[in-house]
Order: sequence, then structure tokens, then C-alpha cells
Amino acid sequence: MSDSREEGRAQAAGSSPRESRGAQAIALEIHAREGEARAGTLRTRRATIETPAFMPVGTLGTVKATRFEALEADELDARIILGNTYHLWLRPGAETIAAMGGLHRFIGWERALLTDSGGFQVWSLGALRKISEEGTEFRSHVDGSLRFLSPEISMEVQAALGSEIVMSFDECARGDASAEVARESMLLTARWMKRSRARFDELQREAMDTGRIDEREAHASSVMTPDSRLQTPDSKLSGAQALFGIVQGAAHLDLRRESLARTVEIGFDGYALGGLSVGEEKSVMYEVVAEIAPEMPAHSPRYLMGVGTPEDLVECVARGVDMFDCVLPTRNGRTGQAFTSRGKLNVKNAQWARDRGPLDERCACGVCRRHSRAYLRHLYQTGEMLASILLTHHNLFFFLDTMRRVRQAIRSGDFTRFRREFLEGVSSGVD
RNA sequence: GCAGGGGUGGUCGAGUGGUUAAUGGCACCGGGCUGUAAACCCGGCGGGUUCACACCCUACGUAGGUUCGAAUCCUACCCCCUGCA
Repeated sequence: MSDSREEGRAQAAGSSPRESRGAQAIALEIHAREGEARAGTLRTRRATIETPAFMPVGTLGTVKATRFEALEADELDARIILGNTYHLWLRPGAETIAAMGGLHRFIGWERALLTDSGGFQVWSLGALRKISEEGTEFRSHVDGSLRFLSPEISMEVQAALGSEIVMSFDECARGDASAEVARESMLLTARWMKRSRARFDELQREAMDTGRIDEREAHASSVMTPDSRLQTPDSKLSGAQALFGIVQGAAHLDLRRESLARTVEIGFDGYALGGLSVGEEKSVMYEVVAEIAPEMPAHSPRYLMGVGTPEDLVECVARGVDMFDCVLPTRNGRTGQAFTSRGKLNVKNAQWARDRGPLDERCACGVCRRHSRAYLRHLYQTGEMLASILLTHHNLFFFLDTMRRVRQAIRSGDFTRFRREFLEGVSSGVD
């Protein structure tokens, strides 16, 4: 099995992704469809990812309150997690991570990584930044120093991180942005994407990507951590990083279509919908996804950035999305909210003080098998860090397990029913 | 026993004659979190009536007193702390 991996590497060695036609960085195979929903397998140089997939967020090189063992174990079995360019660039710095052999080696994670470009921070850091054609000037939230991030720098940092999937550097307009503002922002994103693409390709040619798997490591890792899910059996992959483009345009469908056309014209390994779930009405997000996702290239992964609630995931799978990431399971776990098959449960509430039941009667996770609501509430109330750990675990399980069930339902042609029952469940309320 | 200090709302602790139902912290109660400036943020928090505006009642150890007005001043008593015997 490691033979095929070495073969893939041999093919990739010394050739740029552009030169080697057919040798893609990632490959998506669709196995089943139901309506716009699709189930498939996305192969990357490190892990094979069943889609639709949820990707836990690990901004600073850690999925907060979670050990990597737990992410890998069958219960969660996360195949890919996120890292963030802006945050890792500030601390510990791209040079440090490159010196450590890239983000995988630095954090001890052998599966796939997707790195966000820092584009979202252009938006979320609001008052701390100034945008120009060249890039974005940030006031570091860590020490107040002035920092400059551009498409080129973002690509350089992401090469140093060595992620499997690199995101273009974009600008995210407010969800309620006017057509004028959204158009200007979308065009800036288009220009930044072109620059991202150019610099990314240079960096791949210059072998600046730290995430390449060398033969020694491939051998060592297959011996030390036998994990069939890391293998890419039919290895025709180039071994390079993949680059995703991002469709912007706020709530304006004409701008979204124009953005999609411009993005496809540049050409990427995958396509993302950005700038959603940033304050606009939920119906707007669903409409944009419903209109745009099906028009995105059918043979490439479609990634809805930053979304969402469990309902959002199911609803957007139904509209044609393959990949999601969101901080909700981890952040809300740390802030006392559990996601359950009957909707959200506020662990803080006094009504659970003597409740012997699990967070979710229908949940098979280790936390629900072992601990009561009363205990989890006690941990939260007393500020014990185990509260964060257990709630995060449960929430990640709920998200990842929901996606497993979504995939299963699509494959068995049962997604429509699954969707209806799931939505009924989460809106029924916890008691 | 003598001298000094002190007793404030669930709790710690401000306030030392007049918007004081009483600053603030904690606790408690509730809400929020969607490409993570987040183990965070916001709100409530004496009791009662009211949808609400509002109104009424009870509160600063206990009991009296001074004053138009007291948690704040005076007297007595109770209790706690420190020092000296």
C-alpha cells in the first residue's frame, strides 16, 4: 500500500502542477447524488476525505480543547482540519513553522490540513486594518505592531505551513453590503485571486511547500502509524498543494455569478463560497447557496466557508455543497452549549442540575455514554477545563456524525427523508 | 476587665447626614456565539402588584434618640477581631 504512495510521489517529483497534466493535487470522485446533494471521495496527498465533509477549525494549530488522538480515533475520525494563516503568521511565525518542517510536523498531525488565507481576518478584525489594492495593513491584535498581508505573502506563509489545501487571499464584504460596495470588493478579490494563483504556482515550482511527503517519512509513518485512511490507493496525485478560489459578491446573485465566472476563469483545484453567514439573513445565505453552488464546477469540491449550524450543513448539502468548516462546535462547546438531535442545549441552565440523562439520548459519543447533564453542568459551573473538553468532543461528534449520516443517506438514496427528519428533530427542542 | 477596630443586600466589600434599593468583585439566573482578537461577551440580580409606565412594602447587628431627612450623628445593649492584663 505504501508502494502506490511512493509511485505518486515519484510522479510529482520535480514537476510543476501545471506541466504535469492529469497529475492533480487533489481528486474528487462523486459516488452518488440525490437532487443537488452529492456524496464522494476527495483524495489529497495526506488523507482521503469522504464528502460531504465537516472540517473542525484549528486556527492556531490546535482544535481547541481536543487532542489529536481524539480527532483521529474512529469516534470522530476527522480527516482534515483548518489552520489560519493570519494567526500562525503572527505566532509563532512562518519561519518558525518552516524551521519545524511545516505545520503537520509542528503540531503532530499527519492527516490533511486546509489553511485559511487570512482573508477572513481582513473582515473580522474590522477597525484594526486598512485595505488597499496592494493588500491589507493590520494592527496586530497580539502586540499592536503594524503588519502587512497581501496575496503573495499569504501564499508564502501557506507554503511554509505546507497545508494540503491553500485558500486564495480574498476580501469578504459585509453580508448586507450594497451592490456598489460588494462589487468593488468582489473585483478586488478577483484581482487578489489572480495574484494568489500566480504566486502559488511560483512557490510550487520553487518547492517552497513544506508539506511534501518525502520517502523516508512516508515509510516511517506507514510503519509507525498504520492508518489506511491516510493512504491514497490510486495515487495519481501530483503531491503539490491544492489552491482554492473564493466566490464573493455578498447577497447579490449577479455579482456572485460574475465572481464565479472570474474565479473559474483563473482556474482552481476547488471552489469556495465566502462571505456568507456574516450577518445576512439566513434565507439570503440559503438562496445564494442554492443559486450558486449548483453552477460551480461539478468535478471540483465546493466549499462553503465558515458554515454553520447543523441545520445549515444539511440544508447546504442539499444545495450542492461538499465541504464545510465552522467554529460553532468548538467555540460553543467552550461556552456551554451542546448541539443535540433535538436542537441546542444550554448546559448552564439550572434545570439540568440533577438531570441524570446524557446531553443527547440519541448520541453515541463517549461523553454521552458516560456522563450526565448534571455532571457536565457542574464542570461548566465550576470552571473546570474538562467541561470544555467534553462539550467540544460531543459537539464535534455531533457535527462529524451528522455528516457521516448525510453521506450514508445520499449513498442509499435516502437523503430527502433524512433531511426532513433531521430538521424536525433539531427544531423539536430539548427537554 | 481595659484600650482600639469592626458588624452593609447570597457573599466579599465601598459608602460615613440628602436622586441610596444602596458603587464594585464574586456567586447565582438568563441569553448570545457561523472561513476563532472568544475557557468569551451581553443582560438580570431584596420582595410584591403590573403587559408596561408606575406604585407599594422591607432593608445597612438590636433597641431607642437627634434631625425636615440617618447605613451615615448620639445612647444603651449584643456579637466579632487585635493589643494589654
